[in-house]
Amino acid sequence: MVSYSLHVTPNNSKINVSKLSPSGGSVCQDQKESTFILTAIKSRSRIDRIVKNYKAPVIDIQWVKECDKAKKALPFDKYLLVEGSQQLPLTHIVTRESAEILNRKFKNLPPEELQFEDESSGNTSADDASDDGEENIEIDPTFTNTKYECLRPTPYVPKYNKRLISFLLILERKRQLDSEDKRSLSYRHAISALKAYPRDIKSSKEAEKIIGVGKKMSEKIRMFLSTGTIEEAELLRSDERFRTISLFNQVFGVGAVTANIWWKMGYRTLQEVLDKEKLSPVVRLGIMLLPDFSQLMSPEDVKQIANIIRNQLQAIDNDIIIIPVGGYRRGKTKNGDLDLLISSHHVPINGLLDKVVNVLVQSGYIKHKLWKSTDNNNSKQQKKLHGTSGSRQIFDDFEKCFCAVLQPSTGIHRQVDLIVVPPKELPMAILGWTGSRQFERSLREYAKKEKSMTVNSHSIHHDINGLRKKIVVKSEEEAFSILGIPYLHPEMRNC
DNA sequence: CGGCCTACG
DNA sequence: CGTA
DNA sequence: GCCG
Repeated sequence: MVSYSLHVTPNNSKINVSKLSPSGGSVCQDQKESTFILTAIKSRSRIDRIVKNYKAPVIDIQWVKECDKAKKALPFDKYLLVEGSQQLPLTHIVTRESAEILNRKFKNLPPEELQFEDESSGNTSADDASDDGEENIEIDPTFTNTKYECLRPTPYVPKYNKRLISFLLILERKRQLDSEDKRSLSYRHAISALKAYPRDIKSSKEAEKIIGVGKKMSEKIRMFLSTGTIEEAELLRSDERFRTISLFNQVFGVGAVTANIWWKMGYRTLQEVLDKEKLSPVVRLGIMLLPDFSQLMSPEDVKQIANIIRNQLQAIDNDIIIIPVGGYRRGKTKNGDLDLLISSHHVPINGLLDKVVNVLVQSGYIKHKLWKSTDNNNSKQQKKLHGTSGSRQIFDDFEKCFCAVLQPSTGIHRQVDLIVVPPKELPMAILGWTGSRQFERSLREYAKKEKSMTVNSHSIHHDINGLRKKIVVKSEEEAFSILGIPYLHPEMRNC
C-alpha cells in the first residue's frame, strides 16, 4: 500500500489528484504517513524548510505528468529531488540537542571509553590472562615482520590484542598532542604491527621480536600483560587536560598547538572559546559545525550522499565519475568525513571543481566552504592558459574543496572533501586518497628507500641517475605491481 | 646518529 | 600554523 | 621511540 503526501505551490494547485491512482497510491494528509512526497517546488532551501519527513524521498510533480502521458508508472529516479533515508538507523534522526558537545566539560566525568573494547562481539577473553610475561616465545611465523606496513594486510578492527592496542592508541594521541611527532609515529608503527599480528601476544619477549616494538614499548607491554593496563594511559583516560585538548583538536582548523594554547588560556569548553576568543572564520565554522561533524556516518549515509552529489552533477556531465574513497572505501563502519573523487572524460578538468561547487551551492546542498586549494602539479603554464587573457578567473582553477554538505535525510551537516582528478591520474588518486594515512606513509617510504621511486597522489616517478621518469599507471593493481608490493584490498589497508 | 610521506594553504 |  |  503506497500513500502520498502532496505539496503544490498556489499557482500549480490544480493538479488532478485522480491522475495519481493509475500508479496505485492514495493521498494522505499527514506528511509523516507518506512513503514519498510530491512537490512542484524547485528550490532546495524551500524544500528543506517544508519537508519534515526525512525518511521519504521528494519527487518532482513532473513525474506524475509524465506517468500520465506514458499511461503507466515510470521510474522516478530522474525526478528525484531529495533522497529519502528509508532504512537509516533511528540514532541518526532527531538529535538536534547534540550541541551538548560545545558545553562538554571533562571535570569529574567517567573515564574515556577504550576504542576496541566496547564491540558487541562477546570477546571477554581479554587479551592478557597469562601468568608469565617472561616466556621466550617465537614470533608467529605467518606474520609479515617488516617496518613497512604496506607489505601486510591490516584490518580496521583487530582480531587480537584489542585492549593493548586501545591503550597504545591513547599514548600515541598523547605524544601527538604534545607535538612529539616522531614518538607518535613510533607508537603508530607498533600499533599497526599489533593490529596485523595473528594471535594474542603472550610475553614481552615475543613482542620485542616485532619490528617496530623496541625496549620502551616492550616494557609497557610487559606491564600490560601482568596488570591488564598501562599506567600512563589509564591516567590519561581520566585526565581533564588531556581530554579537553583532545576535544579541541577535533575541531577543523585546530591542531595540537592551538588546542594547547586554548587550554593554557583557561578555556574548558568550546563554547567558552567561541564566546571569548578571537577566531579566524575557518576555526569559528569548525567549532560551530563540530556538533554535526562529530556524528559519524554509516556506509549507507556515505552512499546516499555520494548518490545525491552524483545526481546533481549529471547536470554538468551525464557520465561524470564520482568515487567515494577514504575510510569508507577501507570498510570503516563509522566515518567522520567523506572523500569524493570527481572526474570526467567529457568536460575539461580545468575549472571543473568551480562548476561542481557552484551546482551544489545553488541546489542548496553545500552550506559552507571550509577550505580549497589548487594542487599545482599540473604545470604552471596550463594555469596561465586557463586565465583566458582576461586574467580575472585565475583562482577558479582549484582541485580540492572541503565543504559542509547538508544531508537531507538526517538534517546533519557532513564534512565532504571534493577532489577533482584528471582521468589519467585516477588510479593514483584512488590509491592516494583511500589511505590509511599510515598506509600511504609506508608505501611512499618503501617506494623511495627500496625502489628509488617517488609516489604521490598523481603519479609514480622512477628516479634513476638523477633523472625523474614518470611511469604511466592504468589501475590501482598496476601501481602495486610497479612498486613490487602484493596487492592489498582496501579493507586491509587500515594501518 | 640521521631519518621518519608528500604536498598543499 | 593547519588540511588530506 | 625505533630502525639501520
